[in-house]
Amino acid sequence: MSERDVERSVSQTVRAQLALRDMILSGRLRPGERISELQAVDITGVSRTPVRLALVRLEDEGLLQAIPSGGFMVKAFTERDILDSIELRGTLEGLAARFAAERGVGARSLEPLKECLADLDQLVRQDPISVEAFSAYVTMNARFHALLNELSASAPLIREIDRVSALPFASPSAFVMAQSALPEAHQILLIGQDHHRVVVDAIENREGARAEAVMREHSRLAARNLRLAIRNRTHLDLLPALALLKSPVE
Amino acid sequence: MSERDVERSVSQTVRAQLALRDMILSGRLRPGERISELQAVDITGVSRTPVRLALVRLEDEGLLQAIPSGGFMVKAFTERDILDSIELRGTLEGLAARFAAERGVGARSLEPLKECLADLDQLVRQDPISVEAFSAYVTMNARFHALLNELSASAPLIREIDRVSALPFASPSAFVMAQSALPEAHQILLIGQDHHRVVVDAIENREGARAEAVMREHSRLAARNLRLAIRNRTHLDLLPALALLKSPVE
DNA sequence: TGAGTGCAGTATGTATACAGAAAACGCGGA
DNA sequence: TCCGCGTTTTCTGTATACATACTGCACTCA
Repeated sequence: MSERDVERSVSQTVRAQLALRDMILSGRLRPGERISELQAVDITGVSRTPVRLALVRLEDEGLLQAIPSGGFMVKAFTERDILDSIELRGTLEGLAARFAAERGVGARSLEPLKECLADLDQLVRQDPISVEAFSAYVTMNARFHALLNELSASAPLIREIDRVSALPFASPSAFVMAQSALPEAHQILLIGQDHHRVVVDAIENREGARAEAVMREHSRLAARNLRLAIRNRTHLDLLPALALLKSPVE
Repeated sequence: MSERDVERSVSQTVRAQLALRDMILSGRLRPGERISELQAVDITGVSRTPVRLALVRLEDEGLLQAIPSGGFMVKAFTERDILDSIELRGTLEGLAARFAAERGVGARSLEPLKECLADLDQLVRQDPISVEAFSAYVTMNARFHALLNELSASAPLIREIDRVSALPFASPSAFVMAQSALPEAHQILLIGQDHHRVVVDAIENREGARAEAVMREHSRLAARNLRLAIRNRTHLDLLPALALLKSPVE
């Protein structure tokens, strides 16, 4: 589908949602700033009805906050909020891994996960790793996590994981690109990939506690990446999510 | 505020949301049933704009499901979904308790929780427990859980806990009333109250792992209640949430 | 007889007009 | 100069009209 087709086929609501999200994540709308419907109409070019729907959607996506007297403002996050959200995701993914392990998954449903694991191995093996490989890693990593979550076979859980991961700084791949600029980059990637390997092994052997613990620790890698990237102040431009911080680090 | 004042002051959107939620939870709208906007307009008496907003809100509350081609249907849950949601809540509350324990809370902020604990003790001490006491327990229990979650001092976490607990069958007090009809009622209440005591103790002593484990187990009490109530088929009318089950037990 | 097509009815998506409430602004007085 | 109050403007909440997409049914043709 060409871009023009997309523009034609996608609903005005979705279009407004995308445009507004982009404005927020790029920092053109500052945290704490009130965003009026009329202003949103100007930005997006669609009428108030779909704009309003988009605002509601962005609210429960977590990017906006409702003002008691009506209207919305851009939500402001602290560094602690971000770290907590990562821990939260890790906890949920840990639960998913434990469910998968305890309930047992057939060899067939484990197959796609193992293929994904092998693909990731291919990418990680390079030294040094190209930027393209990093980019491919991000895609494949997201796929791995999605497959893993599905193995829990728990719709309510998957729903919550998706919700938490929708926050731009809490997704499994949020800081991989930023990490690419770090000297420890390759090392961190190798460790992360080992986590992947271990969790698959644990699920296969029905070791629920192990699977859970590893996925929790896995998420803490993202937390470490974030802290490293902020401290080193290297390539902060690779961390668009930081535009949401109450007091910007830059 | 009198009921008429509420009707006057509350927005049409909220009114529609309440009316529709009531229809769903009472089973007058069946799981899987499509619910058109026009139908919702008839039910609620407000116009399409607020009705549509209410439908969107109910969707991310988890009671409705979006149909790909447009519109919404009442979501259907399996017994497994319900049990998973309870485990999910337990996991999140466990994380909250661990945060509280690890980060440390001052004696002053622990005070309201301890008062709440004492109040619950008063209620539980009765034997046999009156229906009024059960009802009071539900209220006080909800307060205890809310206070506990706040001790985590983590806005993202509290947000998710509130969201999960909004599901009518996943809240901490969902099955307490049903439990009141069980012969094991008093016993179960005493055990639950002991969990409460232990988690406060663990937080006070900064025992994060213990606090987390206890809150997880605490949620499993709700799961046991649910299973008992369903098996015994006693007072299923006290379990309005069962109207959401794909294949009703009754 | 079965499958496909066209039409009617109905649903949702969108734009816009209007009313009421909140906020911003300026003016006057202490 | 600062505070309070009234006015004006702007914003949100709501209703409704219109356009478009979808669904279901009947009819036709192979």
